Amino acid sequence: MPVQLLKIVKGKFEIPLPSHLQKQSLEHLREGFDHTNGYFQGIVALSYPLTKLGDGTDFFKVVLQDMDDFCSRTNSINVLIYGKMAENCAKVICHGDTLVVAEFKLAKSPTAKEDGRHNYHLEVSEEAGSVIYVHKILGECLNIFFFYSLIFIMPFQSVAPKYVYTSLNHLKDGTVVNLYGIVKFFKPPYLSKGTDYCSVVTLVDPSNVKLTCTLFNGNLDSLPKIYKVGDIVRFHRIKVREYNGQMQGVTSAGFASLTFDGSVGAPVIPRTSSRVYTFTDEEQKIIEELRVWAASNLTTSGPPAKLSDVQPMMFFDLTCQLIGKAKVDGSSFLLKVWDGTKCPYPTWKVPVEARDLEGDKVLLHQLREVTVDILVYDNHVQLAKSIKTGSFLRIYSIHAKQAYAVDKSVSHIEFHLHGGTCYGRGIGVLPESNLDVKELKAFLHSMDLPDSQNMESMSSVELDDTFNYVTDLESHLQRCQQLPATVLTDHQDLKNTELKAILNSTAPKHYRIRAKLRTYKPQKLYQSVKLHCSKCNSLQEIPDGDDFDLILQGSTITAPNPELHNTSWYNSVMWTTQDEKQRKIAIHFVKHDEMLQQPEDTLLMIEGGTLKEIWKLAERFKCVIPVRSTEDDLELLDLSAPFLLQGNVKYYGCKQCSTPKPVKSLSSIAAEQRPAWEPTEIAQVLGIELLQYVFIMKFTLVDGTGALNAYLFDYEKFFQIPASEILTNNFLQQKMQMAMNTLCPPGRKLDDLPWLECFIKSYNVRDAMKDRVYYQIFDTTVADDVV
DNA sequence: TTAGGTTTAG
Repeated sequence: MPVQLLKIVKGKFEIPLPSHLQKQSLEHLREGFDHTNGYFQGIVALSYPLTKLGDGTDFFKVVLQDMDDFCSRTNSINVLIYGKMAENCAKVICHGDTLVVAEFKLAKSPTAKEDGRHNYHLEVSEEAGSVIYVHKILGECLNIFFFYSLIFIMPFQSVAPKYVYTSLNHLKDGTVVNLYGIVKFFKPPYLSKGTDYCSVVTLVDPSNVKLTCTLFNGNLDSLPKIYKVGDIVRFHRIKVREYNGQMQGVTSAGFASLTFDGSVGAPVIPRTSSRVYTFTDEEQKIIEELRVWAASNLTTSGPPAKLSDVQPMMFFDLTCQLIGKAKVDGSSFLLKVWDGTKCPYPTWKVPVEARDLEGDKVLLHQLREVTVDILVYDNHVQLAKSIKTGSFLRIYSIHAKQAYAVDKSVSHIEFHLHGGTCYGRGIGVLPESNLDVKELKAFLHSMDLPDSQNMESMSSVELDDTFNYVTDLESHLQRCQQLPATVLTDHQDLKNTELKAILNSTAPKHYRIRAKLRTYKPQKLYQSVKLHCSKCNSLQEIPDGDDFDLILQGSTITAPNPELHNTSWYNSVMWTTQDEKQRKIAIHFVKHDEMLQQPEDTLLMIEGGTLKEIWKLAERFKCVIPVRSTEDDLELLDLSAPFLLQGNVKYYGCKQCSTPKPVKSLSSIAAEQRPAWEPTEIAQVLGIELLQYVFIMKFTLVDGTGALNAYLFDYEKFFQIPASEILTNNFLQQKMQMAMNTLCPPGRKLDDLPWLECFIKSYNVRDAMKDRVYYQIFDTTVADDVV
């Protein structure tokens, strides 16, 4: 095959190049060297359109850049591709791809003087026996600014699909196949009685057929990194055998796996022991389709249990952090863990010798009320012993056993991880990159405890100093009942007024109050975020992501206008997708001082992009503005779509109050000495009235003399959380939920609620019949140690 | 080779 797609694993080509081929550097590409078995490897820096020569032969030219010699001026070489190979390459090759060119002919480059490239060029064709290998990579590997936007959103494609995947209803005894499946059951890797680790995985796929696979490997990392039921795996080279009348999968030589989170909408990031992967659009699509199928066809287990959800006699999986460990006897071992919540039942403490207990003594003491003892048995002991304190774990199928005192008057819960691997019993160490770990860390961190990594390097005295103000959850809650949970940011000299007196007064007036939060609306906190126009004072819901998608799809009807490309203040690139839609995408990179900036400082405008592509660009670049072409300028899309994306935040304009201007108005910011690309400034020059994200909540406050409803209208001051970021940030959502739980702890009696100190102002609103008095909270913030 | 899903009984 003259053009072949390659994958690089651990820095080497997955399929080795023929052994007779020797890599040649640019300096050796000249007359006098033997190039018979040589190959040149470079990155596609430029490609020209496919053309036909005078005799009708197809011709395709690319410029390859030598990545081993990035500094010298002549570090690129022309590659001239002829005939069928030119046609094939033109279909496949994109900027940023790595090409390996073998069996080439070397000839003097007639254009070397003009283009400044190598004195020789490479000529390749099928007739000459040339071979081109194409390696497609994801963008982060490269630093050539101008191209990486192309690299990571170009659809990847293969000339001939290398792997064929068999669905689970078509498996045949004695074959070795590639397959995809959704994990229905699994045993985390454990040490078998032989020499290897073992993991048992049961898969299901849309054919509704199950397959149990028994996987062995001496290297733990080579087994699939499955963390929960519902994960999706891709197995390559798994052997199919019949066992007890059913098909069974077993590892064969060269077995390899990728594992993906199975939740719809989660990022599609493969987990594997390899460092570098190819990742095709096709694969991404398969994963997304399997996720959708699983969501509607498989039963889900619901949210994972926390210690606060534990009920007697249940078996459950726990995501937690290891705080301490101790040997108990020959067949059992103690793990002390926490997950930031408190078990509602008394739990046992396994007696161990103090000298046998490993872990930070101060921390163990501080967290004593919220850690639980898990006794692990038999085959789990060896793994348990090896885990470092501070690690994040998922312990599968823990038994919460109810045990009674001798006289049966009191009971407590014991946590056992029994011996054996039935029901997937086992322990998995989760990497720091795991989403559940990130969430747990953020949650634990929000409790004002030191980071686990710092903990280990701190002395006990230091540790005591850093957080002796918060010892555990109980005292945290007690503190909230004694001190006000909100504090005033101004007007400290004002005296408190009772609610009854406020209710009997006329508006408008300002008051300082001391009250308790009996209830609040909305209870679902994400419903409290709205968009506010400060000009017309209107409030609106945050538009749905689907609306944005529809507007984007609508905008692709207008093809980018090439006359608007490459102006004095932006550089443009355009290409057509290779799928059946043949979508045209144009990206305009705004320059500063006639130079392109680093991506993190760059504003770009995109035409014809999809939602996914725009998100990816927004992650990488400072600002993204979706636009479309008109005859004489680029223009913004409909204002139901965000007119600007920065990181996670989508900025919208008020439809009523905005008068959009041509996007060339942006060039005035680009010309500034240090363009900061602030949303307010961008909005202003584009004639957009920027909508601001705001929290709107209704607090029902009581103080023993009366009750009144006060509105909270807050951009970020009250919660010390920007309303613009709450919808896309789990950590901030947890932080806000914790703040509300402290202001108004669920299930508490009125006496047990914390006091709030607030400023409120009364104001009149005229409705159909008469003036009504409303109240709004102002100059108040949640106390520092609550958030 | 190992395990080959379906809870310990401490």
